[in-house]
Order: sequence, then C-alpha cells, then structure tokens
Amino acid sequence: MLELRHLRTLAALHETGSVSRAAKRVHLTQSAVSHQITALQSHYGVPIIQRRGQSIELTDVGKHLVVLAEKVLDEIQATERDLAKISQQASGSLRIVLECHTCFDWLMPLMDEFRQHWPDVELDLVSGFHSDPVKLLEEGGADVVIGSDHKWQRGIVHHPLFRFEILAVLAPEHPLRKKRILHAADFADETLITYPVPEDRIDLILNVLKPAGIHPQRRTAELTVAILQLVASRRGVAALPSWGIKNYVDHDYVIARRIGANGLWSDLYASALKETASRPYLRDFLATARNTCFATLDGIIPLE
Amino acid sequence: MLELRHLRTLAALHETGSVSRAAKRVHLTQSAVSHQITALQSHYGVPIIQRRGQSIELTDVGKHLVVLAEKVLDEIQATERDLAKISQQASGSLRIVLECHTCFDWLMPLMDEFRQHWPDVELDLVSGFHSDPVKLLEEGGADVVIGSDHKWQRGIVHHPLFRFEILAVLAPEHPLRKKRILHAADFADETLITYPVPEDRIDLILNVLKPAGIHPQRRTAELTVAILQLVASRRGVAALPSWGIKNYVDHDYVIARRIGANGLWSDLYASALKETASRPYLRDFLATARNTCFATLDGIIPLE
DNA sequence: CATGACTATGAATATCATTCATATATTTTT
DNA sequence: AAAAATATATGAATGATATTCATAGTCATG
Repeated sequence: MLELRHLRTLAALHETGSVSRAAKRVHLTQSAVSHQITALQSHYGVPIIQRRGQSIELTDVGKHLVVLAEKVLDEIQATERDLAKISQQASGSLRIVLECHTCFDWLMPLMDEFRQHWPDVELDLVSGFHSDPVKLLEEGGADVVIGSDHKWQRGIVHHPLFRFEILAVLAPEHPLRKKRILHAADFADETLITYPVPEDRIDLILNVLKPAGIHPQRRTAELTVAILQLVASRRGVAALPSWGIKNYVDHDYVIARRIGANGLWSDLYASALKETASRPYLRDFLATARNTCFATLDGIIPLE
Repeated sequence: MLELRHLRTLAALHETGSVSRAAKRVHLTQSAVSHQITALQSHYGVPIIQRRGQSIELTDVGKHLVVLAEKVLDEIQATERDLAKISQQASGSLRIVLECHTCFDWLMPLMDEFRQHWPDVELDLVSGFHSDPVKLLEEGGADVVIGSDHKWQRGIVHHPLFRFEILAVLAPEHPLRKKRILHAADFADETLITYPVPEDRIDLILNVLKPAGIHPQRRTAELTVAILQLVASRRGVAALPSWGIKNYVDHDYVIARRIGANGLWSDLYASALKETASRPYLRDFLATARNTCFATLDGIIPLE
C-alpha cells in the first residue's frame, strides 16, 4: 500500500533525477530506493521510472505521482505549521548567522516565505563577521549558523544542508580559459577577488593555495554581483559556488573552471543548539531550506 | 514520522468516534490503533484524542490532522483513478446485482458519483430477482453482487462492506410499542410487509420466525417508502435496516424496536470474480462505497 | 578496454508496527 | 452496590517488511 515514504522518495527522485542522489536526499541507501520503486511498480502494475542511460526519467505515471507527492507533502507541512500554532509553539526568534556570503542569494527569498508562514517568529539576519559563530549560539546571540563547520560539540546539532562545488570564475577572454582544470599554480600571478572575510574562511585559499604555498593578491567586494563585475572587467579571478554564478556563466558574462582534478567542494550545515533545534518553526525552516535549495540550485548534492 | 497509515486511522477515528471501531475499519486490532495514537501524540508532543467516558473525542490538533487526512486521502484516490486512465485500465463494465433492496438508498448517489469518475465504465444495475447471483458472476452476466452471502467459492472474492442491525418497524400507536424488544412470538398475528422476494431471502423469517415455527401473513411492496407507508397506516409491520428507517423514526412517522435480545444483524459483502476484483475501477468503487456508507449511514459497524 | 558511476537484485538484517495478554477505566445491568 | 459488559491503555513478544549488505549487471568515458 502507498505510504508517505514512497511519495517522499518519489519527490526526491524527481528533484535529483537519479536513484542514488534521491537516496541521499531521503537518507536511505540506493538499494532501498530501488526496492521502493520496484514495490511501487508492482503495486500499480506499470513502470514508474525509465532508465535513460546514465540517469533515469519518470514515466507518465511517475510524473502524476510526483505531482501528488508535492501537493500532499506541502499540505502536510502546512498543517504541521498549523499544529505548532495551535499548541502555541509558533513564536520565538530565528536569528541567522551566515558564514557563506553567496548563500544570501537563496536565503533571502526563503526568509520572505518564512515570514509569511511564521508571522510571530522574530526573524533576523545577524550581520557582521563572527570569528566563532557557534559561541554566538551558546551565548544566545543567534539561533542558527549556516556554514561549513560541523565538528561535534556538546549541545550543538549540525543539520546537513547540501554539498556544492566551488568553481574558479574568469573573464571570458582570460588566458586561463584554455585550461579545463585550474591548479594552485595557475593562481600565482592573479588577483583573487573575494568577500571581505579572513583568509581562513576562504576555501580556495585554505584548502588549495595555502597548502601549495601560493599567496596571490587579494581584493574584496561585498556582493556577488560586484565580484563578478570585477572578474568580468579583468580585475582578477574569483572562486564561487557553481549555483551562484550559473546565470552569469549561461549568459557568457564570465566563464567557470574546475579547481583541481576532483574539484573543490564545500559542505553546508545549519547548526543550532540542541534545544532550539527541536522548535517547530526551526524544523520547518530547515525543511523548506532544503526543499527550495534542491529545487532551485543546480548541481548541489545531498549530504550524509 | 507521519505516514499515510496514521492518516487512515485518524480518518477512521473521526468517522467512528471510537478506537475499537476505527481499528475494525482499518483492519487492525484496537491495540494497534491505540499504539499509533500514542506514537503520533509523542511525535507532535500534544494530545490528539481525549477520552470522553465511553468513547473518545478528537482534540483541536486531532481535528486539524483529520482535515488533512481527508484531503490527502481523497487526492490519492483521485490520482489513482488518473493512473488507471493513463494505463488504459479505466474501461469495462460494472453491472451490479443488489440482493439488499434497501441498499438502493445509498447505492444510487454512489453510482452518480462513480459515473463522473469513470465515464468510460459501463455502469448498470442488473434488475430482477436472481436465485443464484454468484452464478451470474461466473456466467459473465454481472460484475458485482452486493449481498450477505459470503461462503467460500473458488474464483470468487467477498469484500466485506459493513454490519448493520435490522429493526422491527411499527406504527407509532401499535400495541407492541410497549415492548422494548420484540421476539418471534410477537409477529404471530401480524402482517409482515416485505420486498417481493422469496422467504429465504428475508433475514427475519429465515433466522427468527421460521426457527420458532411462526408464519405470519405477508404483503409485499417494491419500495422502502411504500413499505413504510403501509406500516404507518397500520397495515402491518416490517423489518428494515436501522439506517434505512432512521429519518422516518426521527420524525415519529414510525417507531423501531430491536428484534431479539442481541438484535438481528446482517452482514453485507460485495462479491466479484477474482480477476474482475483487481480492476482499478472496481477497487475504487468498493473503496468509495465503504467511505460513503461509513460517512452517511448511522449505526453500521466495520466487518472483519 | 579498463575504469568509474549508476542501478538492480537476492539474501540477511534490523527496525518497527502489530498482536497478545493483561490491567485500568467507565458505563450498564441486576 | 456489586457485577457484568464495554472500551481503552500498556508492556512484552511476535511478525512483517523496509532497509542494508554484498554483488552483479549496465552504461558512459578517456
């Protein structure tokens, strides 16, 4: 018999277009998802997915079920919000610390949506730079930290959001355009354009350049668009999330190159105090964050 | 985590107003439903039902979940109809044989609804009296029989619908009004008004009067209203399903009395050939039949 | 053609829902 | 008032079945 678990994986299947990625998305093994699919298919007596070489495609029946899944899962989320309101767990504060500057791109629309759903929650973005954001949580100055730190700490829970690739961004006519993959040495004579944060918070420097003993010039800008403008006008190169630059790359405003043979990847977590993490509105925030990210951001991979 | 199974029992809980009846409705034990409730309550951290002495009442939270459940379950049913249409399993015939005359009361609106959902299914009511309706199934003259027969037969499946009580119906000023419970002997000098079917198809005669050697006079009428009119005008007494006479009893047009200490009960099944029973539209028909019956008919009890 | 990435499948395992047995609570009956 | 009947709750045992594990098959790519 049909269960919500099936609808959840169906939705993930649609989002990710792959059994194994969908499995990660719903925190199962690839095998489990495969079994679920076969179970569904034998239940309805018709195929639901079709192998398309590498990845998979949903059949007509599959698509109908996905439509159902999205509708139903949304409705469930909505009534769970209602339940929180009824039981008066719908107020409190949600002060967000953002370690990843580019993330503001997807966070802003998300915050707008959140504000509508939880009008009684005090929503804020904690501005400024914070050397130890987790300390901020403990001191009560913030409620969630969105960043890549996830070392175990007493009383703190880290909710995995997603993994994304950081690409080098160049002007279209930049000499390095001829290389498909860039390495540390390629950055030696470049000016690196970054957000105005310390070196140890920039993955490219921390994980690639510094280990190779390369220390390029730096120049900073506050906004992603500003960085891209500088790159496009050949003032230097940058390293940004693939989804943050997709539009600009698609329009040939800049070009993007992989960094290192396997690429430079970063993981994003939402961290909170154990107690605050159980609040309905925070759970809802995280759920919708994941939903919208997987729906709107290209090339991201589920974590865990 | 919430699953459809929870929503299904929640809906049953709402319909039946009792844990044990809901359990029967979803084919589980009372214990299982009780466990499900406690699981849900601990998941949401709030009570969902409240004991009201004998039966139970849903809390505010519970009611919200029921609303969700009904919406979601309807949507699932609707898309499952769509799936059948896509995979071209939405045509065929549904010819219904009705052994229980009163059932026409709930069957007619159901047929109207069904016709909208399955426009390509040839829907018919097989009229006339049939001594061996199951034979009709095997001969291909009908697709479903709605009646109380459910003895095992090769190739036939009996889907339980519900159990209902058959009450004696009297004119309000009938002398027998003084008795709370009627027994076989009470019918000795009465005229029994029935549908025009053989004696062995009338539960009162078969299970109560004949064993007691009582053979009252009989008079027949085709329609339930006609029978009730005859009863009201003191031409005799009748024995009809409790839900079939509820409106008339509530308006004091007639009165109803239990037959025998434990009452006279009858079970209703929908029987079909094994192969036809697997058709999507037939499964849908049975599901909606149960749904509408439990929603609209008073005093019926889930079977099995 | 070898290698890596993805999916399918049967068997083993683990989880968790359900049942069983029993206790508690409430209403009805005598 | 006590007893019987009816309804629900609960812990332990059971059973079902979803998930994982181990492995083989498929498809792309350099």
